[in-house]
Amino acid sequence: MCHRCDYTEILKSTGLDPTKNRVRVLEIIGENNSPLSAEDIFNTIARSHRINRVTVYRVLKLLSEHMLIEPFNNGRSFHYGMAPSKNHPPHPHFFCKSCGKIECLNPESVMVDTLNFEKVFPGKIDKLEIRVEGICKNCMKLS
Amino acid sequence: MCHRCDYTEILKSTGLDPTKNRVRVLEIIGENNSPLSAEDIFNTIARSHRINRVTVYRVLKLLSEHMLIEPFNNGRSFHYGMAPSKNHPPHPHFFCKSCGKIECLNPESVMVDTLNFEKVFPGKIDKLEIRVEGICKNCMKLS
DNA sequence: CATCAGATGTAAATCAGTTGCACAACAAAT
DNA sequence: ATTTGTTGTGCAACTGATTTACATCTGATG
Repeated sequence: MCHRCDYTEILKSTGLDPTKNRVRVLEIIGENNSPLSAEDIFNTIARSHRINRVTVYRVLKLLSEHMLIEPFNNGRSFHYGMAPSKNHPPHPHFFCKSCGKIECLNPESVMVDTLNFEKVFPGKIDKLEIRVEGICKNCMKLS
Repeated sequence: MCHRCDYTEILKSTGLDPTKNRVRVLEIIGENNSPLSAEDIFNTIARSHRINRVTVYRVLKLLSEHMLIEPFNNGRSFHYGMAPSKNHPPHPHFFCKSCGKIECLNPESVMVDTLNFEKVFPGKIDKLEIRVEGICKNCMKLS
């Protein structure tokens, strides 16, 4: 969630045309406090504007490729959150295996020490992700 | 990879009938050094025995439910490895975003400090997973 | 041997996401 | 203002992984 971000500006400075659909998708992701699915985003936009599902998928792909957003897969579908940046520090996520929801956790909640792992690993490391899995508060109540 | 495991015995002690298909699936997963997809497992079994894909999916579901194996999703498909146990300590995984392969990393390669997070979190925590993403050694060479 | 629950096979369905192609929008060139 | 070209969008059909519904087989037990 971020009220400091100018989404049109972010797109421009990344070299992307700030089309309405792109701005809308990025804004919805940026202003939400947990990662959203393509379906979530489609539904949100479709409430006020005409848009096609495929367009949403295409915009999500484009934004991911330019590392403006970050995909998470809960085993059912992808959810997208803002990629780490000045206004958005990296943080762990909680995955509810019951409802599939993904929640952002505090950056400090889980600390990681990568030791000299990066130096030793023979491939290229892009990202270290910490995922906590379980049953969310809400699903606990329901069961 | 584990030569100390008696897969028939593991199934029995979990209360599951050690059918040929179940033993085969569990054995293939247990003897492999990285998580495998349903397709991988199907192909391996099908080389020597007649089996249906659906059976593989059903066995994987059953074994997962009984926590003998652990599913990982690389964004394309599920891969299954042995669940943590005496012979199989929990460990991080590397996900290659190019070929989709998942590799097991040393348990010590990445250390995690969960602080008092578990105490504070309002839901139920089953598992803390560390995933390293990037491009594997092999895909690095190819590109 | 008969019976019955549980395991397996088969075909069809589902679900998220992708592709191919036609059309629209917008900007630069004529 | 019209033409052209590039890029974005819509629509329909497709794909791949997984699940479902339902029929059939199998193995243990009486």
